[in-house]
Amino acid sequence: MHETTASILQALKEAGYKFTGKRRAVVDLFVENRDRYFSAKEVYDHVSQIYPSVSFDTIYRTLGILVEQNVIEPMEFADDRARYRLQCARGHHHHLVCLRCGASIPIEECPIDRIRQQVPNFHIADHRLEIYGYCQRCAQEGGERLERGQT
Amino acid sequence: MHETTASILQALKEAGYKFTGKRRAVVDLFVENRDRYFSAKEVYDHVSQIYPSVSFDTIYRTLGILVEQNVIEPMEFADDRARYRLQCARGHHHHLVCLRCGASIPIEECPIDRIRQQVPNFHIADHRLEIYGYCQRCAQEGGERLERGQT
DNA sequence: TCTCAAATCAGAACGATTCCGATTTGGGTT
DNA sequence: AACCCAAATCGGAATCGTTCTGATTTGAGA
Repeated sequence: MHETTASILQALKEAGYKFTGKRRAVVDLFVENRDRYFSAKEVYDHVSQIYPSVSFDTIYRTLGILVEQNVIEPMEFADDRARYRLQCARGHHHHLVCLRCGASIPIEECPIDRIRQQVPNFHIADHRLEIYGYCQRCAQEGGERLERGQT
Repeated sequence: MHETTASILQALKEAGYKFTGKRRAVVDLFVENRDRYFSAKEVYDHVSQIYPSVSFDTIYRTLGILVEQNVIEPMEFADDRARYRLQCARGHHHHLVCLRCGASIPIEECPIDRIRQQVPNFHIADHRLEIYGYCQRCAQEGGERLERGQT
């Protein structure tokens, strides 16, 4: 979908949003870490390195705009904090999410069609499939028992 | 697993927990609505009809004990409120959850084995599959556009 | 440059959940 | 039936992620 910071900025502009340094900082973070999920706090920490006075309000507002513009996609981890990652180009799919490094690995498999066939009387409106675990690298590096729920 | 309020109370007793009227009220709600999910607030509302002075602390503590004792199982809906329902007897499985009435309908299908085979290098630790929609009855009754996020 | 809606800030507000210190109570023991 | 004490409860404060508010600043088109 969006490949570069520039194309995203262009899209925002066409949608009537202004472009600011803080927004660039947010977009950059996602573009430069294409496969990672970031929590609002992580985004805040990144931006505040460049703009120490940035507020959470600005972070959340920017994230909201980026979600609305399909630049990033939100996902709720099991720890009650929303995370975001750059929207994937391809269509509907799910991810393997590393509990340690936050990497997300897309997978093709989606069980919803099979399930839909099995329950013709239930009108399926939506679904979420989230798969947690450890990527190859993180599984090797000792302390793999971080579990969900850290920064 | 647990079929009656009495058998649940017995299990709690054996685990060293005292039995109180408030706990009975909580257990009753789940037993008498075997297929429904309830939010903490809904449980609170139910109990406070009988014990007007009950506190949220008591509700959450009781829910915690019941989860720990495998009497009820928690599920996070997409609206950021935890819901609970009586633990199903059978093993691992997923549910269709009605966004309108809260009913949950167990299904056999679980895609995790298939996915595990496809990604041998990723150590899958956990997964969540949540399917939202409208049960047959609720789909028929007009206003089916309640979406997620009401009481 | 001028203008003004959009963006930003600091801090208050919010809602679900948890914690805390003080008080009450279930239920086993006399 | 009275005693005891850990468990349970209460009310209210605290926490945490997120959102709102009111005042101030700023991007970018005229």
